[in-house]
Amino acid sequence: MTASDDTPVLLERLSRILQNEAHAGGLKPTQWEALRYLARANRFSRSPSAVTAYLGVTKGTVSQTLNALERKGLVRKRAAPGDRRNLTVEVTRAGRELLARDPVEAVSAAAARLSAAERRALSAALESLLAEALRRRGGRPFGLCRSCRFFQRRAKDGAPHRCALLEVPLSGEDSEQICIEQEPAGPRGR
Amino acid sequence: MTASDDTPVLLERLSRILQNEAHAGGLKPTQWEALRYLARANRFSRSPSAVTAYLGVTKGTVSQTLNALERKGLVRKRAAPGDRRNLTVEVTRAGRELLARDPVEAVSAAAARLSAAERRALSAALESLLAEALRRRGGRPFGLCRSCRFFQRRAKDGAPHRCALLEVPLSGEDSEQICIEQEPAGPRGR
DNA sequence: TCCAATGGTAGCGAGTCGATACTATAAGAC
DNA sequence: GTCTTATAGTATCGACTCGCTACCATTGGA
Repeated sequence: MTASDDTPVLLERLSRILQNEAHAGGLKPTQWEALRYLARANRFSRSPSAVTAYLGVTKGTVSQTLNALERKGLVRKRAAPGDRRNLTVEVTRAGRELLARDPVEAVSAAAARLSAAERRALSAALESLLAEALRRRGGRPFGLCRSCRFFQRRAKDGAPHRCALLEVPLSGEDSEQICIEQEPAGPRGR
Repeated sequence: MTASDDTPVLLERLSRILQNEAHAGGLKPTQWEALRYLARANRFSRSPSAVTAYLGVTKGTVSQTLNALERKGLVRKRAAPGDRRNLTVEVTRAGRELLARDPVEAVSAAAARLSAAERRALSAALESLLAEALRRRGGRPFGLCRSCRFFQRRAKDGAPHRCALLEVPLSGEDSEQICIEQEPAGPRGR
């Protein structure tokens, strides 16, 4: 009888455990998430404001969080080319080393022990819940560059791909990262 | 290539959204969770220490959280019968009314829009991840009373059921609530 | 009777996070 | 070209979380 809608409760408990787990390694949960994001974001998406949009918190919090990460030597802020209001945040070597010991890996490991079918079902369902939640609060999806409707695959010359929105060439590495401008391609658009 | 293990990332983002959502209604995320738990816990499981075990935080945090909820008139602490160190925390009428406007309901609604098969798959997978996470950190499952190995269903006289661990009679209502002592029954016992 | 275990509180310090106010740069209006 | 408005980011405040340590009261054995 209650079996049909215990999803929120499970999700909530799992969230809390993830949250508690994330107090390890000297970083706070939000700091971990910002660091993780920065390591996976492409060069157009490494600004403080992108982190703000991704985490869904205020600019003030992000500013403090990035300051804390910088004090610990895990990231470095630099002026971005072009608009002088923009900053680019780079994850340092120390930051990447810390990420290799990410406490969330424990959940990854648990997820890896599910069967392939279970994992697919879980991913799909989570994705749908997430999309719904994002839509409700007007957030951006922050998907991978290569799955974007502006992504143009090219086989010739040095820069293999291209972004039709920003009109810049994209490396193979770029295309595997998270982009703040991403808009899903394909039939299930919107 | 990355498609197989994006579960942790999805989970993490969904967690964060839940977390942010939970700042609504004048309560903080932890306060919501404590209130939700207390409303669903049976009479053996409404103590500060049970909340501590459920949330996986320290006694100090729970003490403050319950004080905050009490100041807002949402719960009431009372001495428990028996051991005079124990307290029982009751959710007040105002607390129950607030729970009816729980922001997590939004996720429930989204979950309800999944197909039955998707929902079942999601539940099962989450349950398995949760069980794994709990096992790893030595936590209790906090399952429903009626699914406990100590639960004895009885059809006769006034008190229909019975707890073989605490050796007390159980009402139908008791058996539908969360119990701190619960140990899963059935073949997947371990 | 002593002592360890248990249930709970109190206070500290680092951090989160919404809110507000602020600075600097950019870009369009006229 | 100046004005205005928007955008990127910082700084500060206050309420709260949460790990930690210290502490008090009660309980239940040795």
